[in-house]
Parts: sequence; C-alpha cells; structure tokens
Amino acid sequence: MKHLHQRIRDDIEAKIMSGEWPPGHRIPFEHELMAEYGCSRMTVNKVLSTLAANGLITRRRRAGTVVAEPSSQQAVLQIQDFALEAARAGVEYRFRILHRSVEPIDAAAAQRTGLPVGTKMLCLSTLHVMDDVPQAFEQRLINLATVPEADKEAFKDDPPGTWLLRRVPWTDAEHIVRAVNADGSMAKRLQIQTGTACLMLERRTWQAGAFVTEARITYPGDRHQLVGRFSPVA
Amino acid sequence: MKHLHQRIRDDIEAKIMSGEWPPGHRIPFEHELMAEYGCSRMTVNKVLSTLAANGLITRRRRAGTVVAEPSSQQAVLQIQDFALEAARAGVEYRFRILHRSVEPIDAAAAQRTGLPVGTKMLCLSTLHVMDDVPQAFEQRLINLATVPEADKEAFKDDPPGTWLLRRVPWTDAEHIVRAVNADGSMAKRLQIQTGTACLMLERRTWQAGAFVTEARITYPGDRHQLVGRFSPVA
DNA sequence: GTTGCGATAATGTCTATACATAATCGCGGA
DNA sequence: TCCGCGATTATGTATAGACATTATCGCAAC
Repeated sequence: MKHLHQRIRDDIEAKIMSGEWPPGHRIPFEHELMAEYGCSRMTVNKVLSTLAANGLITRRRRAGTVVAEPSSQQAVLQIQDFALEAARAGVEYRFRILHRSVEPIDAAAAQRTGLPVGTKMLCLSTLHVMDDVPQAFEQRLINLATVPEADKEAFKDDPPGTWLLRRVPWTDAEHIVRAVNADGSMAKRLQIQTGTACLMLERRTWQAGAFVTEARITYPGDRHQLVGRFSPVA
Repeated sequence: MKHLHQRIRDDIEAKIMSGEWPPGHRIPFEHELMAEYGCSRMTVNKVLSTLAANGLITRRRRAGTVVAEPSSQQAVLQIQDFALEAARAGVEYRFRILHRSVEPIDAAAAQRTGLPVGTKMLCLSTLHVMDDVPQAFEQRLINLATVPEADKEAFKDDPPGTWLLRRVPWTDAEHIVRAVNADGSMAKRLQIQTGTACLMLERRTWQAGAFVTEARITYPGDRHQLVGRFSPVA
C-alpha cells in the first residue's frame, strides 16, 4: 500500500464490510490505532474523520467511535446527457424545440416550486431524437427571475438542459421518478403505442434557495432505463 | 462562525455556488489562502482536500486548484423500507411470501450477476401490502454461497430485503429503473388493470466482489414513485 | 439512595515543520 | 526549431505538540 492513511482506512473498512465489526461495535481509540500502526494521532484522526463523513462510523467525544448502523438504501442514478450518450454510441443526435413561450406560472406549478403564482416562466417543450428515433420528450420551466438570460437564448446548439447545466450551478435538486401510460399525444410524439409504459423523470433544481428550473422528461419505457452504480465509500 | 476551516469552506463554497468562481476558475493557492485567513497550511489543505473529495474542485500538483466542471447529472433516490414507510404513514404493513425455492441459477441471471451457471440460489417472491392494498411485488435471488444462513431463515418477522440489509453489509450496488406494462399475472397480484404502467426497480448488490442478492421490485405506477433530494455537498 | 460537581478521557481543531511527489517552465544543446 | 533535462512550485502526506470541547465516570455531600 502506498500511503499509511490509505492502509489504515482499508483495514478498518474491510473489518466493517466483512461484518467482523458489526454495527454498534466500538472501534479502537485513536491512541490505540496510533500504537498499532506506529503513527501520529493526526493520521489516525484524518482516517476516522473521513470515515465518519462517509457515514461508516459514528464518533462522540469521550464516548468513542462505533460502527454506524447501515444507512437507508439509496440508489444513485446516472442521468445521461443525450448528446454525450449519442456520441459514445456513435449515433446522430438532434433535438427540436416544439413549443416556446413565456407565461405566468400556473397554480399547480407554483405549488410544486414554492414560487408565487404569476411569476414569469420560460416554457419549453423539446423532443430528443437519436438516429431519427424519438428518445424523450422534455417539458421544462425556467425561472426568468433567476436566469434572465435564458429569454434571449435561442437554444440552437445545446438543448435547454445542457445549456442550463453549463451556465447555472445548483445547490439543491429534487427528483421524482414515476411510471405513466402514454396518452395519445405523447404516443404520437414518441412514435409509440398509446398506453405504453413510460418513465417520467421530474427534476426541480434550486440555487441557494432560488428556484431555477423544472424538467419533466418522458422516456419510452422500452427504449430507456436509468442505471446507477453505487459504492457507499469514496 | 465557530471553526476556522468551516468559515473558509463556506466562503469558497459560496463563491462557487454563486457563480462568482465559475467552472475552470483558478482557486487561490494554499499559501495565498493561508495569508488571507492567517492560518496554517494544514488548515487550508484540509478544507481543499474535502472539497476535492466532494467533487467541487479539481486539484493537480504544480498546476494548482480549479473549480470543477458541473458533475454529470445524478439522481439520488431514497428507496423506502416498506415497514418504516408504513409506520410513518400510520398504516398497517404486511408481507406474504408467495414462492420459495432453492434452484440453480439460470443462464440469463448468471449473465447479469457474473456467477457461474448452476450456482445455488434462494428464490423468493414477496408481495408487500399496506392496508390490504398491494404495494409492490418483489422477486429476489439470494446467493447461498455468500449468505448460507438465508436458507434456514423463515422470514417471518422481516421481509427478505430488510433481513439482508441488517445482516449483510454491501460494498457495491447496481440499480436499474425501468417502466413496464403489467402483464396478466402481475396485474392480478397487484390488483391493477393489465397494461398499467409499473415502475420496476432492479438492484444487485455485491460484498467485496462476491455477489449477494438481486431484487426486482415492481410498483404499480399510480401508487408509487421514487423520490430523492440531493445537494452536491455534504 | 440520589444529586451535583470535579476529574478524566476521548475527540475536535489548529500550528509549525518536514519531506515526498508530480507537473510545469524555461534554459541549453542538438 | 525542437527536444530533453533540471529547477521550481504547488500539492500530498506525515509528525509532534498544544489547547478546546464535551461526555462520562465516580466520588462526596445531602
């Protein structure tokens, strides 16, 4: 092993992961680990601090350090950028803005976003197409109070999602994934049969408390899936 | 602010989040921050190291530190434990094991899991019910080579997922979310109409390279959704 | 027995310093 | 002009020590 703190970390992680140290088990005190590895307390402390930050262990002054209870199950899902995905797969990607308008927010959306009714929003409907096959339909609201420059943007080169991601950093996001049956107009847009199961991904993002954008992306269920790989430790 | 490193961190995070320091912007060198805050390099280093671990900044020796490009979009979804969710909602939760057998793994599952064909698996089908309404149907494979004690477990008090989570720590997980139309038997089990859009969550977990379990959970699309809230920094 | 308080022990933060490592810059030679 | 190599520089890791903070333990007074 190259670095001391890496070795200590791996040892402790292995003991926790293998179940040798089950949840609730008391981990050796810093001075004990110091002696065991023949290193300074700072080194041990760094290891234990990062493990605590990762949620693997719980530390309390005077009481000591114990293995944390298993956290609630979480899935981390990658949400692929269409252009990138297409480039990797070697297919052609296009998008088409089907609708564009500036409108005061309606009651339902105001409820969801926490904005006052009547706030001016840029409303965009975009169809994402790969190799002439529709892949997703995106309905997006952009808060012009937070992102005024969006009003002047033509979205010629980049679709709204990509443009926003590059321009506006976000601090909080909320995701909802649900399954819906395609209604007539959605089926027509996506070239699928009415009633086909679709994945609908809804994402709302905020920047330091200010609402930025809401996206509702509908994928044909038979063409798309969300995939994620996850390890609990960094 | 209570602690120095906290203040430095908050300052830098604020500058990044506000867009004052856009992606690619060079962050002051450690010795510059030392001077600015009148502290030692270790303190600055700790802050920058954790920010780098969180993916907010990118550090390279000699070249310096820059604000990272916005990470690819990720959704962190909470996968609720049925019993917990029911308790919070104040409704009754029950589960019923519909099928149980030990079988050699078939070719398709062997492909997915990377196990050799013929490995003995515990196969369980579980229906999750809240207030007499079916909420999800779970098909699970448990690798008896990794979790031999599962064979002797009756799953009387806890459903297989909860039991496993408590017993076997995991190091890697893969998630797939897709939308499917309910076929006849699924519709019957979940008391929905044939063709209704359903969310199917597929999760495979490993422990240090050894396959543990695969779960395929089907939720009626109109009764369930996956929700996640996500902030990029801890 | 119960309560309160001081001693104690563990983690949390911070400093000053040292040496290692890696990447870049710029100079000199081919 | 271009290539290679050494000097430089910023980060990476580690040390030893100091003081702060906060639970907990145990003793003493009630």
